[in-house]
Amino acid sequence: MAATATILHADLDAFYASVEQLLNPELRGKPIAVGGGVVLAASYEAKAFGVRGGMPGRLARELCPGLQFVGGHFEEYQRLGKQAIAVLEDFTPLIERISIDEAFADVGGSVHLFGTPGDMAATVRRRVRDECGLPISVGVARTKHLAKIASQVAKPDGLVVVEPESELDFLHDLPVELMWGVGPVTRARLAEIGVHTIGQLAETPGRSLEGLLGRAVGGKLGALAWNRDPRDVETHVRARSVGAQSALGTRPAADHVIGPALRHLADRVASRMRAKSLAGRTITVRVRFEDLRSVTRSITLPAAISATATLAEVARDLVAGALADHTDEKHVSLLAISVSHLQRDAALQLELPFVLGDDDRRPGTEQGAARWVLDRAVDAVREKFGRDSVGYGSVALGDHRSVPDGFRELAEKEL
DNA sequence: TCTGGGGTCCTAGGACCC
DNA sequence: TCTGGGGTCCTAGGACCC
Repeated sequence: MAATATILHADLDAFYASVEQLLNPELRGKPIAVGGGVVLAASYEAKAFGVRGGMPGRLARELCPGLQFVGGHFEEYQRLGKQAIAVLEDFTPLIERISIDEAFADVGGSVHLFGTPGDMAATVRRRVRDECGLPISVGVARTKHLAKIASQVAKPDGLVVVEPESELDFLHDLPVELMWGVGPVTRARLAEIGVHTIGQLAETPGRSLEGLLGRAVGGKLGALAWNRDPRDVETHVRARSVGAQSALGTRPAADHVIGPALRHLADRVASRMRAKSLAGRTITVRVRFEDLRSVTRSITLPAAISATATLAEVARDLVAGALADHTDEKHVSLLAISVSHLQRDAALQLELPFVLGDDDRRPGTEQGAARWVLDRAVDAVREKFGRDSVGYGSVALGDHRSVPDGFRELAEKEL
């Protein structure tokens, strides 16, 4: 473990909202929110009124009467996010990008070239401001976790360097919810035993933490609070699952609703898997009922699949099973499909001679081959003419969606 | 505050194997 | 036949992150 603070965490401030203010000067200095039905991002002016990401639009308007909603320039988010990360890449190849607007960088090997990590962080901030027109906060510390806390403390538009010898002082009075992994539930549990700050957490015996929060969370929090947090910057992390979900408002739990919605979701998931040459063995569906309680059902198949029709069939069976267990529920409010146990390339199976013909969903069977050909044809047409040129339109989901398609596409893009 | 869409990781019980 | 221990996989649920 490095003895000096060489990990940077760089985090663009109120990213989508900042981009909108960059593109349209009239929005600068004003409370704005990207989104509509739901707030995807809020400017700092809006945050001052309590507006937060994920909040229903109606509530946001109540909190902030002057709030202006703006549509999203999703291609610009993609472009500017990439450009900002590219600035970091000028200092080190050791970059771990964790979302469209934040990344870790380990600059330990670049000190002889560019000066101290603090110097580099200051340069990154200035260059992102000059070259992208965007505010970015940077935290610098000995570990990823500390660097991330430092960047949160630095916000908005700031820089915080935590030298190893001042780590304990830095953490002592910070609220526990700044720690990675402490959400509303854990925060409330800690509050019950009188723990509100990281300093108080550090004074709590590890055994009581594990008793309260479970082994993993308790152990992790203890390790961080006592400053043993070794994780390295990982430059490539591969996906473990591919999924899609859709909120439906309140619809009857009937075939004419479930069928088309699942086919649409299966299409989204399967086509993305094929685009990445992936197939998966475990299919999971989630059904959320009217009262927002949700259940999941999953099955692990003997072989990985990536055909749209096959995924839709498996999902339909799973949802039917879930509904059969909850016959009292007459309405659904959300459906989701996710595929995990991913492996590389179902196409490989097609090219082999097939002797495993006992399951008609397998690629080797006549039906499996037909599906493979159809899927590839649809993929190819979309490649040329766009996603909506063929296939299951979003019509299947009705008019209840509060998130623009552009955001979904952004969310599913490779970073 | 009752709410989107994309994910990750952990837990716990049961099945099954050696 | 009334009984150990460890490991792995599967399933369902939950907390959390951006």
